[in-house]
Amino acid sequence: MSERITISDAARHVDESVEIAGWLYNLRKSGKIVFPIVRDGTGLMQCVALKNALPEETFEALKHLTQESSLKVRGKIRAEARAPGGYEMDVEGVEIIQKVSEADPYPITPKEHGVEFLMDHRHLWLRSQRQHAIIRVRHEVIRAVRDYFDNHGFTLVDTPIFTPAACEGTTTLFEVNYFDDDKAYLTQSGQLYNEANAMAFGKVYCFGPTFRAEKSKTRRHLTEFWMVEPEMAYADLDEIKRVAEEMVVYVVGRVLENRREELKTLERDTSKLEKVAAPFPRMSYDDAVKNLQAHGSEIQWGSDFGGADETILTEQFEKPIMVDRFPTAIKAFYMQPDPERPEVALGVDVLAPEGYGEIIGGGQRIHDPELLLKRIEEHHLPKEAFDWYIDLRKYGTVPHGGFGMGIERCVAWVCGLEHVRETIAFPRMLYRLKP
RNA sequence: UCCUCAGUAGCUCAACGGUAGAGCAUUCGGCUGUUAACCGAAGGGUUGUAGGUUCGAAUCCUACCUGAGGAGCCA
Repeated sequence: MSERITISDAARHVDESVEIAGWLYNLRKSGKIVFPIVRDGTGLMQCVALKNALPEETFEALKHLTQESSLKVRGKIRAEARAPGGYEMDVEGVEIIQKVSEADPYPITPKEHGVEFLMDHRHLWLRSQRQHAIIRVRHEVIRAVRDYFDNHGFTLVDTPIFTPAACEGTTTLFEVNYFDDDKAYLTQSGQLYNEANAMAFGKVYCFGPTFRAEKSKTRRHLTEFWMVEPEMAYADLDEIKRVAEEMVVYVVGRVLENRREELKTLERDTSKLEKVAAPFPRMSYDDAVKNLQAHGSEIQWGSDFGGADETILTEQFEKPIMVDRFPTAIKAFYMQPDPERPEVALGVDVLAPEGYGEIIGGGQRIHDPELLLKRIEEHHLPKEAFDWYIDLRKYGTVPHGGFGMGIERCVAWVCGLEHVRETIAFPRMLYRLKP
């Protein structure tokens, strides 16, 4: 019996008779020779089956096999320049697990398909090379993020998905029933809980799904997306910016190091990623507004950037840029005002280059109990819902802060994608909940 | 919620108001080195839905449905 190997390991089994188990990716035939291409999740293997080297029924079965049929192939591995992966298998035997019916063939052919069709078949689309590459880059991004924080003294403390109250405006939260007529909401950020965790552990991070019921229908929005959020006690804005910068550089470096093949499959221009090094350009909101106006934007001081504004700003640089000190009025209630200019807040956004926009938002949180209470009132928030949050400022309050990075936007940028919908296996979007 | 565009074969798309077509996929046949193989043949259609204009509608008009891109919205 032949040893079972994965296709990615083929190089170590040259001239051996082995078995691979997978699915038929494509089949080309030319009379008395057929070339089944098998995928097993780790790579593609071009097999070669000759009519006069195999039993009649084996050859005929292979010749008529349909796309995505499951099968095991036994054969000898050989280095072959003409084969897609550089190695080829001379078929000695085949076991067909399931032949896909000709009456209902695999719908995703090697030709072009539209967005709607592919999204309806997302559960099958994941089998194609491009999607495979994206998901593997995503995996590397997530691993790198975790490694970065794990290696820099952060403790992983995950925050709840169900939350009892709306922290900032109920319109963007998904409401769910929570026993006996109570309402709960799906979290849109772990930040408030992160602050409690930071007061307990010093430096913490959480990583999990977040939910936003915004009716946004753009290439940058999902209703369910994954976010990593570090939070640090005794950290000021400069420290928060330094950590964000260092983490982004590390993550991009790890993808370049370990996912070259995938980036090549995606036809990503890696020279653009090679330029992602510290220090990132830093710019105040004030200067950003002046810059935008000089480039023809209608933006006025006091309003947030539009999508076009982000593009104008980021196209001037080859690296991500950090914009800080936004007007306090357009930021969340907990954002620490600049002591020297209370009209601006000590927050920072990191904008990815090439028009990918905001991938990180964060800043310093209010640590003064009086100011926090004032802000809760000004924002007409229910004080009783924030009792525990206010407690954090009563028992040994310290300056602190952190940020959140959206994984899907980060992956879309690293992969150079048109839309974030491809960066997660089963995207949840406005008007799309299936499959 | 608003704006723009689009819905024709399983898929990607053609078809000036006048006989609905091609490539891929599927089936059959041919080919011993194919690279989204190639060559030949076959099957495959209530043109998103409902109305309207017209001798005649895939094509023009109205409404609705679905999708896409964008705006608004969005630590």
